[in-house]
Amino acid sequence: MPRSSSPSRRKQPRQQRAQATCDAILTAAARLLVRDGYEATSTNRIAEEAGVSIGSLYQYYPNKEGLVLAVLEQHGSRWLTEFDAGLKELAPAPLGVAVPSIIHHILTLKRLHPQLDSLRYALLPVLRPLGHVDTFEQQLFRLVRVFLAARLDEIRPRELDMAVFIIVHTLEALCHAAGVDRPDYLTNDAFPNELCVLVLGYLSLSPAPLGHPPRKAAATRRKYEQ
Amino acid sequence: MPRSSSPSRRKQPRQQRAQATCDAILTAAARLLVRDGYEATSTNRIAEEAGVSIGSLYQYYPNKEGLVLAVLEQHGSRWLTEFDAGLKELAPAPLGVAVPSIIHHILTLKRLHPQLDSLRYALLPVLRPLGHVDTFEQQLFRLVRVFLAARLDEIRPRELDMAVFIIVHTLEALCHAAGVDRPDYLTNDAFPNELCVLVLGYLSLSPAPLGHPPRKAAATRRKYEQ
Amino acid sequence: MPRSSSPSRRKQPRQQRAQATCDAILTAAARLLVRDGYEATSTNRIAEEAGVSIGSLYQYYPNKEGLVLAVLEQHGSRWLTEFDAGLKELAPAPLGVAVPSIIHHILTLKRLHPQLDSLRYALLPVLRPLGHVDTFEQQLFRLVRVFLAARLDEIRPRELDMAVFIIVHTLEALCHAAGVDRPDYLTNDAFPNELCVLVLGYLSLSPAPLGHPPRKAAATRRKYEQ
Amino acid sequence: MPRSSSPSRRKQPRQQRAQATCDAILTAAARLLVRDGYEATSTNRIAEEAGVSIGSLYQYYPNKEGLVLAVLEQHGSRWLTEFDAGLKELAPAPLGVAVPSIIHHILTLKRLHPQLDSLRYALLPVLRPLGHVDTFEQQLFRLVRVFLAARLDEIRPRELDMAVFIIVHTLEALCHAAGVDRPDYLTNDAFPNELCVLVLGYLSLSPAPLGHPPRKAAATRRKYEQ
DNA sequence: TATGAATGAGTGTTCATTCAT
DNA sequence: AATGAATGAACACTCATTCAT
Repeated sequence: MPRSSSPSRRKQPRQQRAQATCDAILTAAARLLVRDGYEATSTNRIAEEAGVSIGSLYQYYPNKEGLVLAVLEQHGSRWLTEFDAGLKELAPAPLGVAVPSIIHHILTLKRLHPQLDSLRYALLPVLRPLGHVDTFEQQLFRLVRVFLAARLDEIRPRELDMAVFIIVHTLEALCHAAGVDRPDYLTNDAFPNELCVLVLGYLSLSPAPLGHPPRKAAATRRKYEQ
Repeated sequence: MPRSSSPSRRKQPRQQRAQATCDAILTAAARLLVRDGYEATSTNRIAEEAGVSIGSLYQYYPNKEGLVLAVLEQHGSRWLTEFDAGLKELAPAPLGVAVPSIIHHILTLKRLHPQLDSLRYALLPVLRPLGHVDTFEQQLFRLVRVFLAARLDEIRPRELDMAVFIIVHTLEALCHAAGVDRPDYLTNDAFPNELCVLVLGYLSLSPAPLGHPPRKAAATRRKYEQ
Repeated sequence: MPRSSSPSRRKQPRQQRAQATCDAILTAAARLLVRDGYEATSTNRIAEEAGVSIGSLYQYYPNKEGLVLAVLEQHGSRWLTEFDAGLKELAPAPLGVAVPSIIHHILTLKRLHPQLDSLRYALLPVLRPLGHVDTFEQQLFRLVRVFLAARLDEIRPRELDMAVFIIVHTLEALCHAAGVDRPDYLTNDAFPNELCVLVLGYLSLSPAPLGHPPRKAAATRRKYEQ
Repeated sequence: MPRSSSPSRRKQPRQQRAQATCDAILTAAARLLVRDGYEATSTNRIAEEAGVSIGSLYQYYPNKEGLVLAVLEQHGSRWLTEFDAGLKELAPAPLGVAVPSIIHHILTLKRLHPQLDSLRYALLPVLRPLGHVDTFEQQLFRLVRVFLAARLDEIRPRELDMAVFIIVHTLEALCHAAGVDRPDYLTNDAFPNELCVLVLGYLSLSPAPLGHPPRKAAATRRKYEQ
């Protein structure tokens, strides 16, 4: 069971055919990982599912871990791109507008790829100790930190790092748990509203913005857009 | 790799010697699981570490998964016992007193067995799909639900199940993440205070009790004991 | 012959059945190594040939290299035992008696296990760099050194280590080469006689053709240019 | 792992560029073989090191073995050329002059390319059984035979082939062993002198160390038991 | 009750080689 | 002439589990 300490790529495909092979492997790996989990997914099975030989798989990915990291990285970076885009749109919005919007956005993203998303959430911590630098979490922290830093006068917490830690982990865990245990929470109105109360209640200065607990994100938005 | 769908026990030890064997296996399994993780821990290695033969191990536990579940159940039920005891003491306390106390209690428990605790948090979800009914989470939910149900007049959320879901997952995730990524958070004052703000801000009736963000749990307690 | 604390063993067999398994594996390995060579011999094939499962093989030998070393060690230590016995018998004999006898003995041993012997000669140097201490060669050197040291007044060389080096490597190489390329040399009279001339000519005191052993090639040249 | 039985060349390069490719492959192969050994050196790695594609490698060499043979042949034929030149210079010299000179020459060659030299010595026997005719050894035997045949009146052995066999294998083995285990022997004076004693003692006419060269070990024994 | 020898399907991975471009 | 994507048989090795003793 040899294992090199190299990253998730071994060789860059130079021909178009090779790129197609790479993609097929990545897609097959994602499908099997979601279906069977990390340990039950074998590289031989992935190659078979992708319709390529096992040798081709190892031509582009250094080992199983590297391949799985590539899957997670691809998904993670796409997620971050979309999340960042959402944040950028909300750059000028006040906290009470931005937070509900962000939560709505996160839940939408969750509904788009619930399984890959959960896979990343569950797998990255397991793969991390094996030498990987968790770029995804670092980037997410940075984005949220920038968001909060721009609203220092609107928020209560003074220790930004801790606030970021709390908000990110809370939202990630709740979205993940909802996706796994309560899919209905992802498609009703109450859950996002509760998340807004949770996050805004934590961030807001007093008097808290909870005077009239909003029933819907829409309501909240209206309220702060006046 | 046959796998029976049976629970975590195969046979009840009837002699004292047998009980000692069972315990030795459980202890060894816990140690190795914490040190090496689930997949890297083999049943043969556990038997060796416990000083018993592999045959004895399979006399008391139906398979690897069952053995690991037994480890997690033992730890989980001990945790629940202590947590429940804490809750019972706080039965008459108002929310603003009880929550800081509970959070303090949870963090204390976390500091006592950080590794086994994290193991349970990370492993139960992985083992669950394999046929296990997550008794731990069910019991925890029930305890917290009872706690909240006794304070319906003090809290805002009307959907108790969702509130339990949010609070339990939030606190579990944050304590776990702190233990793994920020051990310093487990031993400073700021972190529990922030958790109190988070939970109380979420649960409290408006106008929120956050007018003067408390610097310490002590401060919070005083405030609510008026 | 003392056993080296072996990197070639994983577990000691405790039951008789296990010892039989170990022996079967060793025997099968020797047979296949002789027939196919190191690289062409696979552990799976060895297990099959031994009539045991591959798992049993790895229960007693840590890896392919360890297994092969066990084969070579077994053969090497048997060889050394017999060689040592021969030396001991000749302890009181003068050089001119002992050397022919030893050479005769060595060639007899070679004829008994020509293939295993050649295998050891060819394989140990390849396996050595992988961390193995070449006990066989060390022991052989020591035995021969003791033999020569007891005859200091009968031999010319003053640097014993170099003399041992030369004699051991010469005889090993010639016996090996004869076994491989000229099996007829192992069974005629001329070859052992020539070996005697070679060794005695090298060891003996004058009257040698080199009455005044030259310190330099230049000296030699002068002598013969007269 | 198909393997053709063809020799070490597949196709003659016709363009200058092709010749450069061939040379680059040969050079890279030699470097990697010396560094990593035969089995650890892969053809893909050789092509990469040579800066050519794997396809080009197989355009000029039929398989891995053929390529390695080409490396060894190149080195072997260069060695033979230099050795032959040395022999020619010594054509008129008497044995006592020629032998020390030759030994000096051999050790000098050894010091020039110790690794490639050892590689050839260790590898040719392994590759030979796979169908290769060992031209190197045949040529070396012929050269030494011619050398001895010109000095029949100066030497004792009557069976020239056996004498050649003994001398060639002895010197090869001792030089190789010195290069591997005792590099200091290659650069001091004592070692070559001892080699001279060994070889001249073996070849020289009487007064031999064995006044009456024994026809049998038994004869020898009788002589010394008087 | 306890032992530990035995199993073998299955894993991740390599590498000599081919062939379409 | 040169490329490099693709192949897949084969390898060393693991480990959950069984069962004769």
